[in-house]
Amino acid sequence: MKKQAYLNTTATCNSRITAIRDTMEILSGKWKFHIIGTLLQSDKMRFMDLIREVEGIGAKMLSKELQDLEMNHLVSRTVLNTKPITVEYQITEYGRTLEPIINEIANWGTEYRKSIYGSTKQEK
Amino acid sequence: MKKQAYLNTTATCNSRITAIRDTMEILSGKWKFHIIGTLLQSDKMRFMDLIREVEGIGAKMLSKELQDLEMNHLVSRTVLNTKPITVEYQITEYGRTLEPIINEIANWGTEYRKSIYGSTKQEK
DNA sequence: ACCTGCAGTTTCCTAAAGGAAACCGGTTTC
DNA sequence: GAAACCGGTTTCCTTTAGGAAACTGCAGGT
Repeated sequence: MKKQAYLNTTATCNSRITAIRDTMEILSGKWKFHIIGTLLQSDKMRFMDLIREVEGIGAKMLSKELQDLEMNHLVSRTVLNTKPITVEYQITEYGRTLEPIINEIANWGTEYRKSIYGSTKQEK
Repeated sequence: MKKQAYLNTTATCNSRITAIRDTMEILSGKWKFHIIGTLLQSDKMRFMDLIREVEGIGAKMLSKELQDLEMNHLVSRTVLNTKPITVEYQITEYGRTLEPIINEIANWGTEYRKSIYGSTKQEK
């Protein structure tokens, strides 16, 4: 008789899994957290500012990631009609709701470092 | 004169960014959150159980992801010397410290769904 | 004997992510 | 007038992630 074990099939479990997948899809890729983290503390930055602040990112990636974030209403893009044209990126109110997640992640990472380099350092 | 703008160069900023990167490297990939989420609610599962519960994952991926998680001390692997050999995977105490992150992510995802399908549904 | 389950590993392949460099049209500064 | 800044896009290429299927070796059931 074939086994079919089901544990993750309650409605609550399933919607939880879906919720996690949704969030991670929106925040996927190498740069999203980094970009959002930067915008969270700066409020209003231009494209070239971001290139400089988000260390290592290239124009293509930044452009693409910002478009993704804009589509999901996490970041707003405003074109100012100044002389050589400037564009301002800013985290939206909705984007700010990501702050708790980012804080938890940053905290955990900090503790992780401590547990590796601090203490007895017996584990890899 | 070349621009060099530095904003993210304070010690606090930098360690925050590093912390985020650390965490996300450990939890990278399509399956880690899903596996951890499942183990968080089940405590002690065998390989084939996980294959069944983590919908869609293949043996190769599961095996690889579990190794990663074990290396980072988030999951423990215990071989029982039973007849055809059974292996138990279990989240470690340390792995449990990820619970707040996962909860935040799950909550955010849930709210996100609501904001799309609920309300006026005027935005894509 | 044969099938099934356990816990994986190995091989082969495709798709997606990401990076480097060139290019665009325009403007201001040296 | 040469170089730099602005905000990107386009092209080309490499690397990585991920999946499907086959295989391993052993034990218990029928």
